Amino acid sequence: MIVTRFAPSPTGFLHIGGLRTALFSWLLARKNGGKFLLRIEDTDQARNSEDAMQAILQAFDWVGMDYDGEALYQSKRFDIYQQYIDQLLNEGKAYKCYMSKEELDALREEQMAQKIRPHYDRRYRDFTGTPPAGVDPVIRIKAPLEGVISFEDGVKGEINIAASEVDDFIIARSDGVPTYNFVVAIDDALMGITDVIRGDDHLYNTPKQIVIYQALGFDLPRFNHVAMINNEQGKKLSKRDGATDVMEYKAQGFLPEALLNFLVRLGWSHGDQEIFSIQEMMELFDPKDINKSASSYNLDKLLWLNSHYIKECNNARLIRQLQDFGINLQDDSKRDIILKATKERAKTLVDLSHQIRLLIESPQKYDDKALKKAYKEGTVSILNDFIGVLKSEDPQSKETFHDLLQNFVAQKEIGFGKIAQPLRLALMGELSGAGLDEIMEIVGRDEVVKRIENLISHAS
RNA sequence: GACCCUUUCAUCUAGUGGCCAAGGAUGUUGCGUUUUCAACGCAGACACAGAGGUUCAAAUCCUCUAAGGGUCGCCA
Repeated sequence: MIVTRFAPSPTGFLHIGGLRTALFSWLLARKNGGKFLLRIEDTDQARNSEDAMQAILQAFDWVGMDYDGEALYQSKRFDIYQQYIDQLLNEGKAYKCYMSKEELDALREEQMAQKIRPHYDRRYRDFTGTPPAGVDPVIRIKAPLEGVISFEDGVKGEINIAASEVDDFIIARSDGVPTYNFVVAIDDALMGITDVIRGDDHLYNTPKQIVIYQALGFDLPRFNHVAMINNEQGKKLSKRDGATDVMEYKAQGFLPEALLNFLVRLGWSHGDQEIFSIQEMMELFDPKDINKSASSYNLDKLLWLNSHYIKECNNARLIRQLQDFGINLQDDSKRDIILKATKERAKTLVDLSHQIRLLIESPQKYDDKALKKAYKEGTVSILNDFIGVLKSEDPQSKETFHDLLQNFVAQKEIGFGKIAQPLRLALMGELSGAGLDEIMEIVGRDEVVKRIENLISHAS
C-alpha cells in the first residue's frame, strides 16, 4: 500500500509551494487507494504556534484535501526518539560530542577561510578519555567515512553524494531535544511512509536521513524531490511577491479547484491537457511525470483557470461563494439572469461581485472618461425622449426592451451608439458590461428610468 | 569557496535518436462577432543556453563552458 505524508512545521501560514507538494502526495495516495498522513514538525518549540497550525488545517479544508487518521505531533513523541538515541549510543553507532558551540564556530570559520566546505572534524568520534567537565554533550551519528551515498530519486534520477560530504551530524542537542533529520527519518519509517514527496531544498537532507535509516535498519522509502516554485521574475518566491498564503487566494476570489489545477500543472503535466478536475488529477497523476526544473508562478494563467471554473460553476454554489464578497442573491428572483449576464466575464469572485453590484445597485459614481465620451450635447434630449417611451410602454423581458430600443433609434433616425452609450453610462456608471437588453431586464423599467434621471441631474 | 540540482517560445509545458524546418496552453498582435467590455471563433509573432563531439540522422547520447537555483546550523 502507498503511504504518503505532508509534514509542515507550524511556523506560519501554508504557502502555495507547500500546498503543491501536499497535493502531489495526496493525489498519489488517493490514486492508489493508499493513505495520506499529516505530521506536524514542531520540535522547535520556540517557533511553533497553534495559530499557524490552524491556518494550515484551514487551508487544507478550503481546497478539500483530507488526511487519514489523526495528525501526528512530533513534540509528543520525544520518548520514542529517545529510545532510538539510546539504542544507537549502545550499539556504538552514535557518540557524545563535547565540543562547545564556540569551538564549533571557530572551526567553521577557519574552514571557510581555507575555502573548504565546513565540516565537523569528528574529534570525539572515537574519544575514550575523560570528558571535559561542565559540558552538556550533543549526540552525533557515525556517518560513513568513505564511499558514496546513493539513492534513486523518483524525479531527479540517481543521486550520488560522496560520504565525505556528510559529516557526523547532530541527532540530539545538548538539551536532549532530537534534531530534524533524525526525527524525520524515524517518523517516516515508523509511519510506514512508502513515498516521500518534498521540495528539492531537502535533497541534501536525504543522504543524512539515509544514514539514520541504515543505522537503525529501516527500509528506505522512495524519494521524490520536486523543484521549487519561483516568482514571475524567476526568483525564489517570497512574501513580498504578494499572495503566497493559500488563504489569500480565497480572499481574492479564487475557486479552490482553479488554484489546485494551476498548482498541479506547475512542474507536472499530462500531454497537452490543461484542465484537470480533481478526479482526473487523481487518475492521471504519476510522480514520474514531475519535471526536474523549477517553474515560475504565472498569475495570468491562474486567472484564466479561475475564469474557466467560474463559468463552469453552478449557480447555487456560486451564490454561496458570493456571500463572502457581500453579495446575497439567495432570495433574488432574478439571480439566474444576473449570473448569466455576469459570470462569463469575471476572472475572480471579487470581479464577479463588483459586476453584480453594478446591476443591483444604482451607480455611485460615473467614470470620468466614460462621461466625457458618451455624454455630449443632444444626449439629454435623447435620454428624456427615451424615458418618455419607457413610461408609455411597460417592457419586462429583454426581448421587449430590445424591440423598444430598436424602434426608438429607427424613429429618431439616430445611430445606435447615440442612445446605447449614454444609456450604458446611466445604468452602470461605466461603458463596459453585459448587453443592454439584459441589463434593463435585470434592473427593471422603473429603476432604469430612475438611473437615467440620476445621470441627467449629475451631468447638468 | 565546496558539493549537488537545473536549462525547449515572455510564462507553464509536450518531446526519451528519424513522425520536429519543434506540438499544446497562458499572455501578446490582427481579424470576425458585439452598441461596449468580456467570452467565443479564426489567423499571426515568439523557443531547443553556447561550443565541440558520437551518428547516415540529435531538442533527445557524450564532453566542456555559461547561466540560474539549492545546501553547507545544537532551524525545520
